[in-house]
Formats: sequence, structure tokens, C-alpha cells
Amino acid sequence: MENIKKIYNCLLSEYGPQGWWPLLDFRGRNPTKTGSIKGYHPRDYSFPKNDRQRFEICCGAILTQSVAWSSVEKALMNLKKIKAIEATAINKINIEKLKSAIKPAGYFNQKAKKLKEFAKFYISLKGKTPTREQLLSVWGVGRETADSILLYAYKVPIFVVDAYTKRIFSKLGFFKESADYDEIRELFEKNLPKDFKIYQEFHALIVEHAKRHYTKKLCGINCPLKKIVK
DNA sequence: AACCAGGACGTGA
DNA sequence: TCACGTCATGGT
Repeated sequence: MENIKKIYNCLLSEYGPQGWWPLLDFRGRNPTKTGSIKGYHPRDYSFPKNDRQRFEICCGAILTQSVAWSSVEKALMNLKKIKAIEATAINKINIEKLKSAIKPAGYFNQKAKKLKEFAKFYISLKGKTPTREQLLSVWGVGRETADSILLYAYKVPIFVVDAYTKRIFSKLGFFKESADYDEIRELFEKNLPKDFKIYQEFHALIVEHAKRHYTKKLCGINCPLKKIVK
């Protein structure tokens, strides 16, 4: 399974550092990225720089569930406008007001409740890093969201497995599409240095590669990685 | 004009 | 455990 690392190196040299997780108040851009969403910070792994950014990442991780980031960005900008990207603010805000702010990100009834639940949890942490189990106990936080929060908001070296990861690597023959989330996660963690920077970068690269070669239509035809895996 | 996007939860078998 | 329905807006 040395191939896992080969693929990482290949994607990195192909697309370059991705600069995830995007932040609203960071003006930098990634010129190699598809689309023109701002907030990426390639080669800079010092984020989040403060608690505000940390909470923003958590909100984004919840809001992006099954939704394109461009939609999440709108929702986050709405929240910023009403000064609600802060746990205490989300905790207090009128739920209907919260729903209308995050409407662009879809599933607003559920996601408003999820943000409320998470804000309460976040406050209870009092600045400490949550465990994965603690995160999973929060209503609305599943495995991918928990791992995204740990990896990008807290720099904990946990590999994030998303639908794209399953699609790409099952097509390449690493496991079957129905494989268990944690088994897939451990496969990646076992074959990579335990480094949050690499995990962050790889996950972002997988999303970028999927958008170019693994949409449901393309489904990997012409995927250059096939030659590497063989 | 269907189809899908950086999932999670509830339900019934 | 597992397969399936539901949630909802916005871009292609």
C-alpha cells in the first residue's frame, strides 16, 4: 500500500498545496483551484489563529454536510453580517433568525438545530480540545464532521474520509465502495506519516481531484492515477 | 429540467 | 448491522 503515499505525492505535485480550511477573513486565494472562492491559505498551516476562526471552521464543517462550499460561504457571510460566528451568539440567537441566515447552505431546519447543539457543546469545552467521542455525541456531528473539526480546527492528525475519498479509492481498487468509514480512515493513517499537515493537504487534494475526474458523470475515466496504481 | 453537492439521522427489517 | 427515505438550496 505504498501506493497511498505515491498518490498523495502525485496529487500534490499536480495541483499544489490547497490551503484548506478556507476562512472568511483571510484574503488569500489559491490560483490553482477550480472556481474562485476566497479564503484559502496554501503553505500556511498556522490556522486557526484564534478562537473565532476555530469556531468558524466548526460551523463550516457542519454547514457543508452534503452541500457545495460555495453555498456554505454564503451562509457564513450571512452569519458574519449578524455577528453570529461565535458560540455565545449562536447559543442565544433566535432560531428562526438563524435559519434564514444559513438558508443558502440548505437543510436549514436541521442545520440550525445542529449549530445550536454544537454551540452549546463548544462553550462547555472551555477552550479544550474535544475527543472524537465527545464530538460524536453531539447531535448533528457524524464521523466525517467530527474528523474535519479535529483535523482542521484543532490540528489533530485524523484522516477525513468523505464521499469523494470512497469514490476515488474504491474505483482504484483499494477497497469496496461500501467499506466502513473507520477502516478506510485507518488505511490512510497507517500508510502516511502521522502529520496533520499531510492529512489536511491530502483530504483537500482528494476533493480537488474528485471535482476534476470523479464527478458522478466522469466516474474516473481518464483519471491519471490509474497508471500509478496499475 | 433533472441531477448533484466536501452527511447525518430516523426508521424498519 | 444495514439499506433506505428524508432533509433543502443553488449551480449546471
